[in-house]
Amino acid sequence: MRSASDAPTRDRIRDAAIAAFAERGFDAASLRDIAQRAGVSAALIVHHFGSKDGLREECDAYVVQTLVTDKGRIAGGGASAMMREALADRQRYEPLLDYMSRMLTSDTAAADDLFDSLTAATRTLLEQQAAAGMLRPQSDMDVTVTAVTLYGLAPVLLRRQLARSLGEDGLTETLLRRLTLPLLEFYTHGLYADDRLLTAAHDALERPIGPPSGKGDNEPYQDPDPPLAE
Amino acid sequence: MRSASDAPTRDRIRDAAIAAFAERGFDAASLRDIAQRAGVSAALIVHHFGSKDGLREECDAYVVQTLVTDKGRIAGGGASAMMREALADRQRYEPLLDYMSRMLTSDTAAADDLFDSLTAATRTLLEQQAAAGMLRPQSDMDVTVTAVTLYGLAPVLLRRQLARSLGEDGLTETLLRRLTLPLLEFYTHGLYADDRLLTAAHDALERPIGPPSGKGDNEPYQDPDPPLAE
DNA sequence: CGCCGCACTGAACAAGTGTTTAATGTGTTG
DNA sequence: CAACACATTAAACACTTGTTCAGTGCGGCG
Repeated sequence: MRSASDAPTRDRIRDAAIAAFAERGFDAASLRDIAQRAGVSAALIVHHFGSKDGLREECDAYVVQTLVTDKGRIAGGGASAMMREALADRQRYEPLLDYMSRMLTSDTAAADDLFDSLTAATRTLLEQQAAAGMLRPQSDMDVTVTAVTLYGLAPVLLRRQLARSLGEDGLTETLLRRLTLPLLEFYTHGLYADDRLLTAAHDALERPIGPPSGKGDNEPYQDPDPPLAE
Repeated sequence: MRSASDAPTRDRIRDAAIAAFAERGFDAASLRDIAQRAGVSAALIVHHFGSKDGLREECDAYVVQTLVTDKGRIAGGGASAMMREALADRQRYEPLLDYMSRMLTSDTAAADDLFDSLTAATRTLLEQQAAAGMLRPQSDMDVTVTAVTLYGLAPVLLRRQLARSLGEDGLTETLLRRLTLPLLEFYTHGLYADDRLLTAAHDALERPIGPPSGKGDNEPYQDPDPPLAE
């Protein structure tokens, strides 16, 4: 009796909820808001999903499955392949990516599951490449796997800033094309021309504690990401 | 009008708000909640800041200034130096980092400002290093700068997953020490042992459009982050 | 037919929200 | 002292929230 595409009501509600949560966040998206998008009453949502939290759980599960399991979409491709897929069908995947971003920065069990799946996919990929002799030897493979996963996710989480910063409008194909070579270069040769920073850090880590003797502060002790300044 | 003597209370409210927003998110943190943390009434917050949005704006501005401007903290160090600083005084900076994460994934003008400042700091750092002959030639410096900024931010935004994935409890010093060498190695030599993927992508980008002729899908066209599978 | 089950609804509810109002204290100033 | 300014508050207000309730209508089945 429901008009338009006879898509089962439950699914319509779920999709509307995913869109609303992705767009405005879980707290800001109200049941009445979602209900209106789905063309139903708020009460019906509760009737079907028990509560707003129940709805959220179902959305979480659906997004995780769609992104990770379904059709083995990223089974062999890591976060990168996911993005490529997503780009191919932007209309359909955009809400999912937005939802995923919100998810990964929340602390729910579903978020942990999703991240673990992504990590596992990345690990599989890297292990294949290692077996093919494509990878340089890694001193701590777990760290490498996690880092590659993080780096693959960063452009999705920060897509707004990424696009704005490079003068594009969202994760357009043009933008991704522009990223390809520089990033792949980075993954292939690194950023630095020599071992200076690396050996400095290596030495600094040998010495147990205490600021180094030498000049300014060439490499106190630890050092997160883009290595360090002066 | 507003004398400097009423600063303490205002500051206490602001700090409580930052903590609450960081912990629970802007929507979920109520004025009464913040008021209780600061030991005042909800009405006083409105009296001082006009509205909840006014309070938010002031928090945004304060966080941006503290992280970016104040004491030229990251002026020469990029996102990395910021993290190092933050680690040195975790108690004090943790709420700021949490707040920053929330900010960067929201779309407010303050978030854009913050990201631009971080990008500018990264650019300065990289240009210094380039001048010192430490950097490999970059085909698109803007992309490199943005990417390095993104990669420096990723461990902060996803610190929960990063820590959990490596069996640590938050961004501890142990964890950062463990990250140092692998990441610096990555920044120095890259991940891959040869140019295979790079040249493949390079060739693929030459060809204007259309799926490649050959076998499966060795390198259709673009390719986001960790290069790709099979 | 009558009855059940169920998708579905509008209205009501209690709790919580940001904000307003009126009032109280307290310090400074003329 | 009185007069004012202002930080501060409890209480009330208007509104939104998630959820409950009491139904309505419709399809299948005896």
